[in-house]
Amino acid sequence: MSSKHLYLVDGSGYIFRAYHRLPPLTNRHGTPAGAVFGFTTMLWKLINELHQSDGPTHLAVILDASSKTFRNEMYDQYKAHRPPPPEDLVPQFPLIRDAVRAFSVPCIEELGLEADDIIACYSEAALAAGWQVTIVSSDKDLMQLIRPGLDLLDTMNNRRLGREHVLEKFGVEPEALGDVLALMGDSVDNVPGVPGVGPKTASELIRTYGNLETVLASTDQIKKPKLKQSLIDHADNARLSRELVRLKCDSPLPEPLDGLELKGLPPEPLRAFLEDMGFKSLLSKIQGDGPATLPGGGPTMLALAPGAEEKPAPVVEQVPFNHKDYETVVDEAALDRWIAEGFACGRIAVDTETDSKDPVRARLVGVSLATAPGKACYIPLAHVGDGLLSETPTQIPMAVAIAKLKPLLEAPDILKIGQNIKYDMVVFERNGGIRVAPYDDTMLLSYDLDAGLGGHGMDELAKRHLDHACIEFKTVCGTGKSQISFDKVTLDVATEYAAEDADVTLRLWQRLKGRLASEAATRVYELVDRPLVPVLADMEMAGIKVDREELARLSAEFAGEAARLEALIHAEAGGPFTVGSPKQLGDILFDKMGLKGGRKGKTGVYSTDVTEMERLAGEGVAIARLVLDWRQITKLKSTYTDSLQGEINPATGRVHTCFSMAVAQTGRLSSTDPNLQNIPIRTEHGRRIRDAFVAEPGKVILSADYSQIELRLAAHMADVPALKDAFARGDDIHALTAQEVFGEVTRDTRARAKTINFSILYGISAFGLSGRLEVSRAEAQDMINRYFARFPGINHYIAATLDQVRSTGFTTTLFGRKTHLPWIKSAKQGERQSAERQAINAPIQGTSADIIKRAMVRMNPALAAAGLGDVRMLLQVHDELVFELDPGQVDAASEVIRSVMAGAAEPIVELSVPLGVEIGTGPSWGAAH
DNA sequence: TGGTTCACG
DNA sequence: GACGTACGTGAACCAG
Repeated sequence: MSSKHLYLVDGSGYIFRAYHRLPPLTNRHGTPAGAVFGFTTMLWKLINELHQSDGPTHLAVILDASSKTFRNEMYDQYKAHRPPPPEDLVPQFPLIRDAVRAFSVPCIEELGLEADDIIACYSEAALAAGWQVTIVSSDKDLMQLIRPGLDLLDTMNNRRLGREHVLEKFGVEPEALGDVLALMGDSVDNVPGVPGVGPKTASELIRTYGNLETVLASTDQIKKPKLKQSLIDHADNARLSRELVRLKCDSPLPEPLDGLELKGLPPEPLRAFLEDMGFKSLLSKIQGDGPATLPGGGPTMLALAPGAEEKPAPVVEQVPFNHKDYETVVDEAALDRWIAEGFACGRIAVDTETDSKDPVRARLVGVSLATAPGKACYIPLAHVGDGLLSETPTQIPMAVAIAKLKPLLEAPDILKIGQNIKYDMVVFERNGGIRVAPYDDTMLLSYDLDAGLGGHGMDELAKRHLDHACIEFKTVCGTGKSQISFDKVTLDVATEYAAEDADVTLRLWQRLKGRLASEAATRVYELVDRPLVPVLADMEMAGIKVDREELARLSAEFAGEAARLEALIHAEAGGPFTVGSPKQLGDILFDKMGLKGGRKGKTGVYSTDVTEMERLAGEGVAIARLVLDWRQITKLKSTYTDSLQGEINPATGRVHTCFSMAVAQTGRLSSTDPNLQNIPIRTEHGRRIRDAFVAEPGKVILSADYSQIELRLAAHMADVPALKDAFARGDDIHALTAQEVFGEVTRDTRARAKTINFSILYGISAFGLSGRLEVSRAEAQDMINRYFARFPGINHYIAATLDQVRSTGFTTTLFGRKTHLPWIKSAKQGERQSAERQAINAPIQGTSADIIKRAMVRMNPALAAAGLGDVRMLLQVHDELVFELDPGQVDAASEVIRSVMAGAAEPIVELSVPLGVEIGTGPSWGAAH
């Protein structure tokens, strides 16, 4: 007798039952997780029963891959009236897939088949092989499969359902159940059945006449006139229903039976998942060394055989890239086919092609879609001929395509997958009013999994994960002066390039998504980075108004000032030269004028940077001060007052930056085209540029910034009582440091203390500090020693952080964001030390980034809830958020903004220091500070 | 294209 | 005893 026992979990059915049975639990992130919890508990319990009599030796979770199946071809009304899943259940579906992966259990879904059919196929195969089968479900359709060797397990009521159960409930043998179900119909699935026939009648009819066909053939014997007529009138419906409830058991198995073997339970992915979800009660079961149990469960299989912790390689289809297989979609029927395919698959990769890298200017040129590896298309929409050789090709009209794509891109049950999907969101919103949702972003998946291990652009990811070299943009559009916009690319070339992007995106998603849970990145992805995408898209589209005339006035003024300074510099130098050339300046200063100074760097040029020039200026060298002033003025002019005028979008009259989400190694955003995160403020000249960032007429600018957030986080993370108490009291933290390190608080010691505090955040060295404070190394070392003595905890934080990065290769923020630092093991001292300093800084800078991102994600809903829906968030500058609003909204908005920002860490992280938020308002950004 | 400098947090 | 020396960005400019 075979001892093999296959358990098939009806995942979809279970999810719904768990959802309705359990109270609306939320996990530690405030995300609904009741169904996930029920599911996780059930799966755990099942796995625990491995090696018990009647316990599973093989296990798989079966899910519905799509809402459309072969039954829809039989009957287009099948499941047509089924309401969409409840709103708080939808986000739990992906988490349940994560749970299955965390258990290292196969998760099987197949296009065009319902979970029930897949279960039937596996049951058939397993029984044929002499195995026992248990289906974890209490679905009546699945009860058709009951026979010797196969039963159902109803985990909700903890009972096994066999032949007796079917007899009791339906009055017939399981083999006849399909006929009963066909007569009954099913209002939920919209199986028609025969009107007026319920379970009782159906059962009696089958018992009396044997099967459906004999019932339909024997209507003349039926006494009740209404029933008789109904059976006659709806015989066809009954036959259709019979086919609809029949389970398809002859499809090939997506995974061979042996692939479902249940091995132990690798604890790490599971631990990561449970921690991530905050399932403390379950987590406590796997902590400690003793055999863990669940209430009512047996011992877990956490004690693994040696080597068993090796994670099996994820099963990902390896389909070769064949660009000729991509389809160019130029007629509506083909588009309809692709859209239907997207609905059937449940998820689809999407990419847009446009005529500009700037999404706020870009016009949509085409859309590419991918539904499976190698299966992708390009839908050209605005391609034109080149005016010489080619003519404008026939394409689907833009409005028609948009109208057809919109339902797919906005369908709440269809996942849209993009690479840097923020770009596509902005393009779709502006070119068709489409709000893409729900979505995944492969760039962000990579960023949250692999920050520090390389870039996250598609070409690089394709190389790294798929060993595939993408067609480069420049080979399609050229480069430099001869570059053409994408709408001039011929359709065949455009299709190969664009469809490949969607294809690659889908394949990357398959590789990356499954790693989230097992590598503990779900939290930061789902609760921080992914939800931030539409928030940033809105900010980019909103832009900020700048006063062009004011910038022009400043440019003219700075030009005059620069010319004046340049003349003075040339006079001092004894002749004209290019002041902006560090090489020429160095030669003038240190060779021609004979000033003291040293060579620096490999290139052999003299250093003329700000510290060197300040040193000379301090020694009374007149030209040094003039050069510094000249540099500041020309910098401000070229980078800001000149360039910014050209960045004003003619259509909106505003400046629209682009926020990059996957550049900074620590989790911070960055800003480009133009960079609005480095607008001057520190000098008087610079501040005037910030004054040119103004509110629209009738509005005001509000700026809210975290006060000393990184130092507060350091106090919390390093657990420094003196610092935490000072922050709790609202003391001047630099004065406190001055008191502790120098014994007195003066203007000078406070300034030095401030420098020391920053040094700590950056990974201090005595040499570096000595340079900045202009004291000897010994004195600097002395200050550091006193700092560590007065603030115990800092030392320990540094040591513990370095320990962690050396053993795991990455640091983590309080929210679990990773920064990988592979150089930590470098043989070169310099590289290694650099990585060590990064390791000390990354958790602090990264936690700060996580917190403000969470504030941003929560901001618009909070404002809307307070009736402040038209307050617009415009910019983020690392610890500052900038808004534009009506003057009358300032007081109410300030309170909402303050409370969202101050509470942004909660409830995931409870900080032992308060987060201070300072708010200012005014007609301009400069005035709001 | 790489190096240098400097604007911001 | 020598080594190299503060974290994270982006943009403009010069020079090869």
